Amino acid sequence: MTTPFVHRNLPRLLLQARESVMAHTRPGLREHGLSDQQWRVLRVLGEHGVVETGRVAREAFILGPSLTGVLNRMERDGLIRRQRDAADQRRTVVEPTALGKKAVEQLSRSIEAHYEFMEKSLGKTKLSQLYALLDEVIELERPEPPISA
Amino acid sequence: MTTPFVHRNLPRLLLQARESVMAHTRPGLREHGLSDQQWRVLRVLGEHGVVETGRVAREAFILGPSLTGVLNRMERDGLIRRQRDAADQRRTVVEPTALGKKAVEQLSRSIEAHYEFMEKSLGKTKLSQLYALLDEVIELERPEPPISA
DNA sequence: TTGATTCATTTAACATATTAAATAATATGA
DNA sequence: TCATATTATTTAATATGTTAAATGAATCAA
Repeated sequence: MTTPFVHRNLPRLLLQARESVMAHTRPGLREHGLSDQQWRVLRVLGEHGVVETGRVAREAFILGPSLTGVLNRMERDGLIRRQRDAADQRRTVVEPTALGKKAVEQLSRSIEAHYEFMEKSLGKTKLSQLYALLDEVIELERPEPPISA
Repeated sequence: MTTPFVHRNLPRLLLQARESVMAHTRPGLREHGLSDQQWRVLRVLGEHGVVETGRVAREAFILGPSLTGVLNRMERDGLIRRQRDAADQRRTVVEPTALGKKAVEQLSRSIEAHYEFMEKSLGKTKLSQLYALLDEVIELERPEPPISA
């Protein structure tokens, strides 16, 4: 049996590239006692302030049931606060505590610096090309949006 | 507090792109009762035949302790066989069973077809550019190899 | 207003990820 | 050879991912 694969392994490449970028970011996260997922949540909160958990799940790319545990631990560790939405008791809204905000502020600085490093070493053009290509790949598999009137 | 982020979120883009590609592959895997990780293992075995677990871990991008459980379940499900390396009793070597080989054969076909779809819709050139850019990103964070004589 | 339906989130059960520590076999130097 | 260091893998503990089912609140039709 010879190998039945002729193309590059794209999912693996994407995984490796992601690991490669995160390898640079992770030590900083760990200094703040944050997991990758907790950082994704804090980043969303840093961008929008007070957010309902449904939106956090979408933007942090974390499934609902995972998010429940992540938020429990973040609340336990004093990074966020949760409360039921007064208007719709089904919803929960999340906001960062002072501790959480400080982590966002400090980490966002070093992460932005990392992008500048990448722009210098890879080149701004190539980085933009990469963004565009990834956008296209993502768009490729998006289900048709329902046709609205 | 305005948002402290000015660049695209590269790890998230890479994650989304990976999900986008896998969304196409996953239904096929599930039809064979395979998880993403089990498929990564089978793919390595399909490429090399009999492989020691250390190499499986490296090439399937699965950490040792995770791989232990994955291989246990794959052995339970009749997808692989394991045995101690006679020459070095610390090592374990893995090989696919007939069932495992059949899964590789069938799935590799539909996956290769997916690449051809992507080449058509994205364009062969862009896909190659993407590979190259991902390679560069990966190379960017690689620790210096020790200087050998 | 009731009763069915839809929506947001959580619980449950199992699989995988991650880090540190344990185990077991091999290699190495005194 | 023997004690030690090194290497390969597993165990343990906790966090996260994944799917299906349960819970609880809002909506909507009759």
